[in-house]
Amino acid sequence: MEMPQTQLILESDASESSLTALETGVIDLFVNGVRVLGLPKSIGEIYGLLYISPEPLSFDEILSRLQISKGSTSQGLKILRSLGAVRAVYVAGARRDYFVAETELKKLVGGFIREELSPHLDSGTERLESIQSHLPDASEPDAQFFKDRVGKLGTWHKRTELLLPIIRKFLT
Amino acid sequence: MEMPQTQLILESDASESSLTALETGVIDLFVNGVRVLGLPKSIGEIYGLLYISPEPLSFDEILSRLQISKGSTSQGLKILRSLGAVRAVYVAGARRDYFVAETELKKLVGGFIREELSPHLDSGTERLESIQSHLPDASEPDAQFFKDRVGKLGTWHKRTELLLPIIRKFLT
DNA sequence: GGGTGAGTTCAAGAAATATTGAACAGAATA
DNA sequence: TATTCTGTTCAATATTTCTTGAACTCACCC
Repeated sequence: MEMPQTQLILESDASESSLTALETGVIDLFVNGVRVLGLPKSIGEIYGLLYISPEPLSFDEILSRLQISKGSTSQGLKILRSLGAVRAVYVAGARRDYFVAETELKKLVGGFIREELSPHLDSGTERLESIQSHLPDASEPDAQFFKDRVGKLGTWHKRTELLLPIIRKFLT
Repeated sequence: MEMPQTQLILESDASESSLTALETGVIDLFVNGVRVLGLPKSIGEIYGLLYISPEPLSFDEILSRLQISKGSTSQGLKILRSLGAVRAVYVAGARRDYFVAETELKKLVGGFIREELSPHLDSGTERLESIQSHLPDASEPDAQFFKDRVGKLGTWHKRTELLLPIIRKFLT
């Protein structure tokens, strides 16, 4: 709802974490981006940092540069991986995992549709069926109105299902 | 002196509000729908009720059938009107306002894009400009990498701007 | 086995959002 | 003008969602 123009301000005692202005700007952009998508801020921070990082980053580097907790880092990376937005890469002789951002828009959009939108559409299908079973008998007053409106819901639903592949294709 | 017959009006519990199964189902669908869009539940409830109502409903009818507060009702209707999803209709000789749902998908999508998405895209434009101003000098190591990634952000942004009209058109 | 490094889990606390209701404002009646 | 009817505003409260950090698991090394 609302749009709090959050400007990511660098902590003043940030002597420690020190993100560059470029990094801060990119992270800020993604933090605001994921907001629109309904994802938590930490997801945007992590993705933003990886996006603008020339090298793969380890779990600890992410955590300490962003100054977020282990829990958020772990949870955030998990979700980003499930979205296909972040990938673990092999680094020779390293024990830890290293992560890089996936930057193919098609893949990002595909992951978001698969993980976040499609499940909702599916639950919508069930709800719609339930609604249809509650349509009043044709003899009831307004029966036609109800039938029309419920029918329109079905049309919207189908249209939305058709729209998703189009979006994916367009963003290729 | 006669005491007025004080009828204890038992207000509250479902005996009073009683939504039909059909209404409940439709409201449920919209409540879950607006969730995906990042709008509050009450918005979904109000729109759902109006959507499946054969007659325009007054402020008080909405409030009492949904059992939500005056504040939520007022605020919800305000937002729905700003989105173009609800319209006040004239009812002869009535003092109150009466409301109906707008059911043209194109209009709904257009309103959402205009009110919720475009402002974010605009703020993205500003943020992008700020980022570009922080690109390191070409002599810096990784300068090309940064330039590429920031360039890609610009491409994504433009593509998204192009996508919105396509979505609107498709959902006509 | 015992110790250490790396990451996950999840209950509790913090932060962000939504809802409520009482005070208010304006318009239509009386 | 006073009164009632309608709806709005907004500070306080409730609810939801995110983040934290301590306890835990698992794998590796000594």
